[in-house]
Amino acid sequence: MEKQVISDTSLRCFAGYALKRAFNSVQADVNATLAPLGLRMLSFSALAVIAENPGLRQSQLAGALSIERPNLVIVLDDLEQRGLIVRDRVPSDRRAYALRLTDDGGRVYQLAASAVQAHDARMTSGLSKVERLAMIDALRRIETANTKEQPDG
Amino acid sequence: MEKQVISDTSLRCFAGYALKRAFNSVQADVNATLAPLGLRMLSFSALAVIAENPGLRQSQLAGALSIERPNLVIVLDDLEQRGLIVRDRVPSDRRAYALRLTDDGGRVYQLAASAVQAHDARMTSGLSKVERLAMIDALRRIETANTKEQPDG
DNA sequence: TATTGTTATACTCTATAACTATA
DNA sequence: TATAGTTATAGAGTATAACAATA
Repeated sequence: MEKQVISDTSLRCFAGYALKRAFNSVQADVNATLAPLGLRMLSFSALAVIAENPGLRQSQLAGALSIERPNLVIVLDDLEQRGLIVRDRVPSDRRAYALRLTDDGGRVYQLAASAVQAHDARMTSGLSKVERLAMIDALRRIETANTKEQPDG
Repeated sequence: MEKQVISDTSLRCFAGYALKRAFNSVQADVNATLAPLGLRMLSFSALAVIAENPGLRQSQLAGALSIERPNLVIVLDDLEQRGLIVRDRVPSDRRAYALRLTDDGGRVYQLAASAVQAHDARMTSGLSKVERLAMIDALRRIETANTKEQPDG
């Protein structure tokens, strides 16, 4: 019956801890939102960048998403097998693929983008517009500060 | 030579995407900070909550950290084997363990807390105090809004 | 030599089901 | 029956090394 309250004051003052908890809670929910379309957060992000930059290469996409090239391969394999994207050979460089959405891929992306936008609005419904934008800006600055911390290893 | 710039404007407006990128960049760096002490972000968090709530049980710790009980076991096994924590039997309930830090555990935790605090300050060095606190508060509200979204499944 | 995409592999985090020993 | 801790297992994300084809 001892319903002792557990405190975590010392952790709560760390931005990194707040970041982890918020991300964990959001990640599962975004994936649940995208599941009906057969997408995950990562595959949706890939579709978005391809939609915005048709003809880009896999290594460029990996760079834009800040993931390693090998991790992108299975994501693109899946999207390609389902007919959502196409890997076109690049005539000028036969090692590379130019990525673009198919018509189906474009439609699925539009549906997914709407779903994600609605989810994002719901997720940040406790914040004002200003607070929401300030948070996104702060997150970007944290990301930048962190990645440029190790300039040359 | 085509150093084409890849845009991700459509993704950048999603708070969830900013969250993911910031967390990914931070997670690796926190773990690198804690590596010399043989800790990860999760084991450090466990130490912090045990330090703050000596005698708490594993299920209470799991609840405080928002992780499932099974995932905590190996973390505590490791901390116990290294002599940083103790699992005391609870006389009133012989199923449960009361967790506490050893003297060594207390020392390692203090070192780790200093390192994490320094890292956190560096990570948020691009933010003013007000911005930093506002961001942490916003993250907590997002976490809360998201977890209470599914009240009973 | 360097780069593109690929394969293989490993590690971490998270989640669920089922077990044991207690209650 | 219900709970505390455990075991086993699975899925997803991320990372590195090494390879073939091409530059």
